[in-house]
Amino acid sequence: MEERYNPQFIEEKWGKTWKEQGMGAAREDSQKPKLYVLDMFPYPSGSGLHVGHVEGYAATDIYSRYKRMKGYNVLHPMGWDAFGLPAENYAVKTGIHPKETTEKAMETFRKQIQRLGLSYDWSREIGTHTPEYYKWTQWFFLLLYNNNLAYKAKANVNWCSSCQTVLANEQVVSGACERCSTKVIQKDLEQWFFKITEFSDQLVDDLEEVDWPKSTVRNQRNWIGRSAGAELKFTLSFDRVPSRMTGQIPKQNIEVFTTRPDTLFGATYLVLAPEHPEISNFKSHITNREEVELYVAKTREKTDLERTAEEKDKTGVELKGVKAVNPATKEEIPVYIADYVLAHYGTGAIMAVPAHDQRDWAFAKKFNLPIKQVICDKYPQPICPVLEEAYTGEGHLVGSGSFDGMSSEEAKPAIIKFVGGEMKKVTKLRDWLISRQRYWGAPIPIVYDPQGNPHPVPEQHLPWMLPTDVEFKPTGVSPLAQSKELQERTERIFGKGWSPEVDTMDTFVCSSWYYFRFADPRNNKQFASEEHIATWLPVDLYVGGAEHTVLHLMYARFFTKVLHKFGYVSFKEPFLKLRHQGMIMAEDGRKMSKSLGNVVNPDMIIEKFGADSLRLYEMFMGPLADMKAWNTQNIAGVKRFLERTWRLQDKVGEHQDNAPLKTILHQSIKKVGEDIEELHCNTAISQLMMLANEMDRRDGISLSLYKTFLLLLAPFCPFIVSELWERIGEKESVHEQAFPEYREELLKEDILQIPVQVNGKVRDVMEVSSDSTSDDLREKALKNENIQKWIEGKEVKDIVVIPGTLVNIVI
RNA sequence: GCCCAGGUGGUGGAACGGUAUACACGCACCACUUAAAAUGGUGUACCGAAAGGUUUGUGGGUUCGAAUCCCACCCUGGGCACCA
Repeated sequence: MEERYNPQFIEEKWGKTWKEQGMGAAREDSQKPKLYVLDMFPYPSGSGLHVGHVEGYAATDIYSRYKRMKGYNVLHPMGWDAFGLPAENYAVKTGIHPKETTEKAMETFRKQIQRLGLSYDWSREIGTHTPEYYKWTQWFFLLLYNNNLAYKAKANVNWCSSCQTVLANEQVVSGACERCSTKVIQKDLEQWFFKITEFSDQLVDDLEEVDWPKSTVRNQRNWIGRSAGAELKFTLSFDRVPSRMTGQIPKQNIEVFTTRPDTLFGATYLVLAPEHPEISNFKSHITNREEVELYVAKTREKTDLERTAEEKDKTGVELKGVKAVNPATKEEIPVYIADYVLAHYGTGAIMAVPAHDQRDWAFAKKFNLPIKQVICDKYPQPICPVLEEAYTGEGHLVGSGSFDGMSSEEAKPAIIKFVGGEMKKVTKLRDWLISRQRYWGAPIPIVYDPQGNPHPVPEQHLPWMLPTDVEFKPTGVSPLAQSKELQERTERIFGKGWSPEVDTMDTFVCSSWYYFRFADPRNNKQFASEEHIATWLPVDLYVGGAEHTVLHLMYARFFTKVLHKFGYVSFKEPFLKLRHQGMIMAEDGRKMSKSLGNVVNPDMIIEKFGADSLRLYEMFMGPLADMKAWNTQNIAGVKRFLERTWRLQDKVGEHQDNAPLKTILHQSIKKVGEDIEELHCNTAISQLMMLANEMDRRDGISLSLYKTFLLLLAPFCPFIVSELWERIGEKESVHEQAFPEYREELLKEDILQIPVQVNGKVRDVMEVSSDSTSDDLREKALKNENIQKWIEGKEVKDIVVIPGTLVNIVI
């Protein structure tokens, strides 16, 4: 008897060996086909690795190891999304520099990841906070800036007056600051934007080419929210001529966006967003100006959250002295401003059709505006539901002049043509606000001349260094504004009176291109060379949580499209295949959180059970994408399996394996390989358990069968398998062996258990040889005693025989 | 409200038109042991003494045969949400 399975000893031994050998390194000179397997790189938080990280990383590690054994040259890197808020907040509290806490956390993460035996190529490790990295983040900013895809504009942002800082939307919880619960106000600030909307069509259309979870594709589409409609022109007229300058009543046009041009005849008023820019052009014609200004001011104070929190209760103000003409009916209709119309969507103005839009209906009811039905579901009998609620479906037109009787579908283009409108596609997507009034991020490489005009920092001055002479107390201005060094640097390079941009970039910018950097992580001339990009990209498999990926995936896709547009890359989508790992909940079914004290620390599990057990357990929990609850007790099962595996070495010798065992082996080779391809590790593991159980039942097993078993297990539990492999005298690493191939002819069992059904119910199971024909089966089934009992005296109407599977007798 | 995913033993789950409950956890009993741990064995959906019957959220449908496909409803989780 060998000594007992001792994971701690084995894992330390092999961990050391692999570190020395640089296991996992991707080869640049390989003739093998490439494969890029990527995890969403983590934010190195102070609390260390989470068991949720382990799940995704174990899955990609198994996949990577399997693919290496299958003859691929695999790039499987790891790095750090190192800029970010928690480290900076911690610095505000303690005064410890974020760089220090971040790098300490990275160190912890790295150690934890290495303990798990994950085969990352550590020679390619990157951190987004290093000047070598953010130099290229800044280069991307300049690429966008120089191509008119980055611009500065005034924006209405969330502001916490207590923390003296801008908040991201996610940091605003029911209208208040997440940290201090102060009510968040809206503030107009000059902000930098990336023109992601320029790519909205591609961002929708190219989703066709990717192999992603359906729901993720849906979410992307939903977020972009493209809808097709029409822009229609309404002409405003004014009651009163305000100046003596001309005798003419001025005209003004307002464009509205609608997806229902078929309802134009039912447009009984017009609504502009309170922020609509055109209003200032005809302000002087408005007779109730004060009331209007008050409403606009009130709207501006509200956060988006408040505006939507007020549910469907509609507010608004009529612009008195202003009328619009419905271009179809030529009737004069009133004009309102109301905050249910959003300035940033469509044209910021709508034609209100209360009969056929629920929001317009509610507004019309409240303000006593006419509701005119122009669509009915069956022509010519009009339904008349519009007194109770809007009829929002399509149908046939009524009350629409010469268009009466047309279907909505026909009427849409006809009416657009009739009033000279235009087809338009519109999206919900807004440009990406990337300015952050924060310290711990990549500085925006912009300087201002003495007149305040922005200029890009020339490439030769990149990286535009993040200064260190700042304090982390919130003051209402970006921390970089305190830096003497940054100011002096700016004036030294650009001249007296010049000043630096003091905002930093959203960390999502850093993570929008990191997958390129892994291809060529030490390049100091380019973000990555053309050859290296050609060698490795696009990413073949990308794995990460589903929670926060709408934005990350969108931004990363946007960056790739920019690079494509300017000829840096030949592909349009960065991530060909995407899979999510589900969230791992605590044992109590709730989210793991420090405050609930239910967090499972992977280190403790490794100490108690070993890293192989932890990997195996997490993979055995269930389907990768499902949400799962942690259960420490269940680790015993996989640990027992490993102990059984360990003991199998005593059974190896000069043995002949019988046919059933060989069959199970070959079935396992097939199943394990196919399951790993699909990341169905849970079923692959149960197959390996069955195989081990079968082997354990024999008095002895052959060396070759044992070796095949180890090769199948190698991707899942690299430590124990390495040790067992060495113990049978193998010198070369098990992870560099070819994955076993199954033999088709050995998959089939010689003797089969064939169920015989009567009317679909199983009445007996026959043992037959696998080469039995349909006729054999039919005959045998009818002769079967148990079956006789059931069919006696009844007429057999049909016999369905599926060879090798079942017989069903229909009576 | 809209969109997406999903409801299977005491528990995690497997099967995804062909023997429902593989694999594991837990539990019970047995063996080994002075004893315990560890390990191994046997059993374990429900009702029934048995024959047999019932069972994949609920109700219908298609089929020789449905957890699987179709329709309606209920519930859970996720995303979006005044987007004209």
